[in-house]
Amino acid sequence: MARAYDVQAVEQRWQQRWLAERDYEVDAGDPRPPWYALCMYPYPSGPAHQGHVRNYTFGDLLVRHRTMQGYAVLTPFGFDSFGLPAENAAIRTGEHPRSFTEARIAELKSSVRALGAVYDWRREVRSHDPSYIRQSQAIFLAFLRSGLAYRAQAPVNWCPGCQTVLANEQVLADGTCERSGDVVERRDLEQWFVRTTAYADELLDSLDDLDWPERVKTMQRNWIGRSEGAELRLAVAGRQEEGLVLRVFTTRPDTLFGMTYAVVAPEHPLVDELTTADHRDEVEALRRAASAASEIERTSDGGSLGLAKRGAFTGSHVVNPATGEPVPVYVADYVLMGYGTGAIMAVPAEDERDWAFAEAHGLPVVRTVQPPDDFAGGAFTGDGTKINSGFLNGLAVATAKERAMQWLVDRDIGSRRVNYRLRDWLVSRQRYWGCPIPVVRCPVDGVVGVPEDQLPVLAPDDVELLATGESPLRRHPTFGQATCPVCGGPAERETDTMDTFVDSSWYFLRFCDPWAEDRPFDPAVAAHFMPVEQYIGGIEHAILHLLYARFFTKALVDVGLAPGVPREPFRRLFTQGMIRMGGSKMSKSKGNLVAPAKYFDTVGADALRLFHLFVGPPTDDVDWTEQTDEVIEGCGRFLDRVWRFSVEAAGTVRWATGDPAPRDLAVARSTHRLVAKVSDDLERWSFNTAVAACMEFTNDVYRYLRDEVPPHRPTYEAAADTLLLVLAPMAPHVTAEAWERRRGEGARIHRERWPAFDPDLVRQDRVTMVVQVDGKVRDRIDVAPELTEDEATALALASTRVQDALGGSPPRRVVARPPRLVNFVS
RNA sequence: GCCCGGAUGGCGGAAUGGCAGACGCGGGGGCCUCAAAAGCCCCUGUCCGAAAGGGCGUGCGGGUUCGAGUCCCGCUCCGGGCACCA
Repeated sequence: MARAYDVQAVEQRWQQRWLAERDYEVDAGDPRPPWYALCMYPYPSGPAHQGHVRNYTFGDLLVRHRTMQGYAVLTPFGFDSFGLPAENAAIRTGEHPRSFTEARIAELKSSVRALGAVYDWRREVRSHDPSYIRQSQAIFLAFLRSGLAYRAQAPVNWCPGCQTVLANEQVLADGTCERSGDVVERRDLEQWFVRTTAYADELLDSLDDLDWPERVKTMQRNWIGRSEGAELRLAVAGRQEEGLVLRVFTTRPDTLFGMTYAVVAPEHPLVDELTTADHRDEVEALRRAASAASEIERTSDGGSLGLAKRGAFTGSHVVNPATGEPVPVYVADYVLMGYGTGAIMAVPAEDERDWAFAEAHGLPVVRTVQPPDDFAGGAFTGDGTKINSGFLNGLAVATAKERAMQWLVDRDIGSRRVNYRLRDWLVSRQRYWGCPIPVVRCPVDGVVGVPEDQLPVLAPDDVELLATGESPLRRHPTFGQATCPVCGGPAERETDTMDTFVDSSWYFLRFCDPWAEDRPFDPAVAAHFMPVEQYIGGIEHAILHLLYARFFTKALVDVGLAPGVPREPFRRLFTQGMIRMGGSKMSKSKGNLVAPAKYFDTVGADALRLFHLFVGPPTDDVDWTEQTDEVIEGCGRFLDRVWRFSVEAAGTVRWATGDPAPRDLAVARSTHRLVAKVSDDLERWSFNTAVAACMEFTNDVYRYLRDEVPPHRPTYEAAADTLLLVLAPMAPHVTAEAWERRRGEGARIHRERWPAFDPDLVRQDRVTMVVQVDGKVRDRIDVAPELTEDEATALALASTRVQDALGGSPPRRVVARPPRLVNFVS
């Protein structure tokens, strides 16, 4: 495709200038108001893919637009450079993860530059840099001191493929690993945790004030899963004198009269205590089956209700405190140890899971809520009148809940309790390419943090990375040997590393002050730039990254590392759509990548950027089809027209002499309307319509310039300048070049102020008024915008088409909405 | 199963309750050219009609309104999230 200008030469020249001229380096002392724009920290997987291009196109548009509006825009870039792929590559090829990662960083960086996106590169942060590792470790130690980080034995998710434990958040709903896809196993191991649950309420409540997509907030709320209810203590029948009680959690204390049995999880500590000799074999068999079972069998499979629920009777009974009757206690794997107390009161009539279990095991059902007449049967979980429930009879569910709760509290059987689905975050990983956890274990002093002056703890380079995935640091001959900082005796060094989500949980704070050496960042500087005004990234981070980052920010303030920093890091969040091809997500693993480099080398970065802006609303997914290349070329064609109009036209046109004519004034009005429209669209993230407005304007002024009637030169110049200015954030290279050609050597369009518009000129001087009869358009009349209702009606009635449609009789009703429309009802 | 989105020409999409289909892609025609490419200009929802003009039309069925792609009720299909969390 022959182009109007030398695309590659122009784009490369400006990319070099932007690097050299450093316009986007800002500091806390900048007199302009700060504005923090941030795209999500990428994992460096090689050259940018279309998802990156889309992300950074939006980000760069924002950076350039806000800068032109007079803000000191903080626009940092960095790399989430720890992670498994580098380790896996090392196993395959023998290349060290560091050199592998740094090569991928260089590739990504170069394609980000080829896109023409501008950053303050002085602030580049990389997770695997010793300076960053040091501060991640300092933060871990601060958490350790304040009790936010702790070590505990727990049933954990073990991925046999990755040979490491995973956070709950990294296990998919079907029980497989989000990375490798292997079926995750459950193992009892001692691991490091971070106390995210301590912030459960704040993480939930402060979502309300965030300007985030509602669905992301909903996903986080569901993930935190706060539920209010009662914890009650059930006496074990015949064991009252020992004081043996079973603690259960319920959100439905009103259904107590319907409890016909109880269930404990297979891992429940009281199972042995409760199991009588004649039931031991059965219970043991069930426990073995449950512990061998993977999450996939245990949760997801059985999750579909109606599947057989495995369980075994313990031989013990607990007393239903409402009826005084003993009910059997079962062990069943549909009750999870990790939630509530690991034991439940089972009410089959009002709980579907309990119903399924009761049916399978022939247990009785007592309804305590009257189902509606047309109810099909099974568990009824809706609202209704309480029955078979003694003092609760006749009440509605909500009232009965409260009454039952009070009854339990008064008798000291139960207490109010809030439970969360959210668990503490398991942060330790048995991997090499991650941030080492900076502690040692001393036989005398126990677990001791490495003193700050000995940080960073760096993993050795000479490690063997084996296909079995066995922890390379644990196998290392010397890394594990340490000296106890307290007693000076020999100690054992921790060989686990941190989940890479730790790195991405505070990088946005480090960006504010990446030069700090004795602390993660200067809190005053962070307080100046934070919060991130606009955060841009993929919807896939709706839960994990965003929840962890929110937690970290709050925790950093509370442990004293970030005084004055806002507790919520991201004021506005934008989640872009995915790039899809043939119905599935475009990704490296699917092998359906369409590399951006191909476009950089042909139509150019500006055309590709414009395509991403133009193709549809930024939230929507993009379908990459056979037609896509043609659309991208269309964007290139449009830029050619902009070029010809703004750079080449002036030399070939014969100008009018004298004052501007009405058609010149009309173009001047369009110019002001363009500014108004694009300004508004950019604020509303309606980029596709902003591009469309520029195209429409270009078409109009092109015709104006080529008309036989000579155009008015100042009108043309203003139109050309304005078009370039509003396009400057969207297509930075071609507009920069055209501007310099128009204004002379050294002129920089991106240093100009964003254009203003005159509201008087934006208003149309003539508008088309639609005249309808019974809602059907019968005529269109050109009117002045300020005409009155009466004038509008009179004009409309004068129309012969309208009179024909009315058939001679006067309208029964007139709806006049000047200057848009008049509607006659016949 | 529950909770969110979404459905508009051949395609991507546009439209504060007031001209449905802006803009672009694709398609058609014309100009330029020896010719082609590029460029420039015009047309392009659908049906009837030679035309003027008219009928129909925003997933389906109802409703509110002078007027509904837009608001309300009930569905269908597609996409996403959650899913034994008591």
